Amino acid sequence: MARGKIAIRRIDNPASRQVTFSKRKSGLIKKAKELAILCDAEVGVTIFSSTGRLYEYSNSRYNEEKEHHQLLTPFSEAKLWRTEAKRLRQQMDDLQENYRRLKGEELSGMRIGDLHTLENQLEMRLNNIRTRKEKMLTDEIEELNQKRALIHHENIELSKKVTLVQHENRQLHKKGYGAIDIRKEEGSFSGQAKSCVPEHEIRLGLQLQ
Amino acid sequence: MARGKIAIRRIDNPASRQVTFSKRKSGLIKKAKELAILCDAEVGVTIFSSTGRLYEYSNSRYNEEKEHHQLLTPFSEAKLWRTEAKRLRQQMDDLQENYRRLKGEELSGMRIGDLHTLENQLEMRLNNIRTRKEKMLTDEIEELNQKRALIHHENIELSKKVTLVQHENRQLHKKGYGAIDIRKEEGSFSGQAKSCVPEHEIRLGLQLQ
DNA sequence: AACTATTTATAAGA
DNA sequence: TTCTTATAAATAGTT
Repeated sequence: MARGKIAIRRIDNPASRQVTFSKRKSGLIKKAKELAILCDAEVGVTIFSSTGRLYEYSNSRYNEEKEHHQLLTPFSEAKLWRTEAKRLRQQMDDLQENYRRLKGEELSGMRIGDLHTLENQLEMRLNNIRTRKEKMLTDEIEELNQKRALIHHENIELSKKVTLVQHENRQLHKKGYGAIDIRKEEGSFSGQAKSCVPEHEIRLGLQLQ
Repeated sequence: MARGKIAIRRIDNPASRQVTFSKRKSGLIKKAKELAILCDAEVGVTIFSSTGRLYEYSNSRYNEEKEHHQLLTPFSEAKLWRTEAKRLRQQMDDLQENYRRLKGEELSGMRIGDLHTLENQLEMRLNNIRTRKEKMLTDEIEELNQKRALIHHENIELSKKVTLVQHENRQLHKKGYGAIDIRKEEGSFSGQAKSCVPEHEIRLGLQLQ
C-alpha cells in the first residue's frame, strides 16, 4: 500500500516481516480503537507475534456487558463457561500485571528521551544500593582485619613472652638445675597451632579488643 | 477518511453510525487477516456492535467455530464462552512461557526498539553483577574468619605455653632461686596487646596457615 | 526512526 | 445496504 503493492502472503525476509508486523499491528489497534469510539462498539484485538509475544487491545471486558444476557439465559453451561472465562481473565490480568512490573513497563506516557533518563536513573538507583551494600561488606572486612591484627599482635607478644620466660628458664638451668627439656615443648607448640578451635572460643577471642 | 475528515468520537446519527460500523468492521477484519498472513501472526478480533451483535475473526488455534453465532442464543453463548475460555487458557500458557523466559534472563533474544525490555535487562544485568560481587566479598569475609580463627587458636596455644613455662619457672623458684618477678611481666603483656602491628607482620601472620 | 510515493480505506453522496 | 468517488489514512520501500 505504498511505494509498491505487495501480495498478501507470508513475508519471507524476517527483518521486513518484523517491521511490517510492528507497523500493521499499530495500524490494526488504531483502527480497532476508532471503531470502538465511532460506533460505540466493544472491540477486542489479540495478536501473537510469530515469536510468541502477546499484544492486546480491548476497550472493555467484553463480558460484563453480557451479564444481563446471562441472567436471561438460564442454561447452566453458558453460566459455567462464563465463570470459567472470567476466572481465567482475572488470572491473565494478574499475570500480565506481574509481567509488566517485571519488565518495568509502567511508563505509558513517556517519550524516548524520558525513557533514556529513566533508564539512567534506574541504573543509578541500583548503583547506589550496590555501593551501600559494598560499603557495609568492606567495613566488615576492615573490622575483621583489625581484629585479626589485634590478635596477631597479641600472638607476637605471647611469643616474646615465651622467649623471655624460656630464656629466664635457661638461666635458671645454667645456675645448676637441669633435666627439663625445653626444645621438646617448642616442637609440641608448632604442632598444635594448626588444630581447631571451638566456636565459642573464637567469640571470646573477639571480645579481647 | 474520504470526502472529508471526521473527528474520532461517537457518531450521533444512528444510521451513519451503523453504516460506518459495517464498513469499518469489514476493514478491521480485513486488516487483521492481512496481518496474520503477512507476518505469520495469530490474530483474534472480537467485535460487539452497540446492538449486541457479535462479529469475530480469528486465525489458527483458538477458533474452530466462529462467525456463525451472531445472535446470542443460549446455545451460541455457551459456545462463545467456551471459545473464550479456551483462548484465554492459550494466552495464559503463552504469557507464562514469556514470563518464565524473562525471569530466566534470556538476553540473546532481545528485540530492537523494545526499550522496556532493554531497561529490564539492564536492571537484571546490574543485579547479576551485584550478586556476583557480593558473593566475592562474602567469600573473602569467610576466608578472613578462618584465618582469624587460626591465629586465635595459635594465640591460645601460646597462652597455654606461657602458663606452662611460667609454672615451670615457679617450680624452679620454689627450689630456691628467687627475685625474678613474673607478675610484672604479665601486666606489661596485657598492656601491649592493644598496640599496632606493622603491615608486614600481619602478612607474616597470615602465612602461618 | 523518518520520509514519501503509492496503495488502500472510507465519508459522503447517490 | 451497496456503489461511487474524492479524499484521508495507511504503509512498502527507502534513507
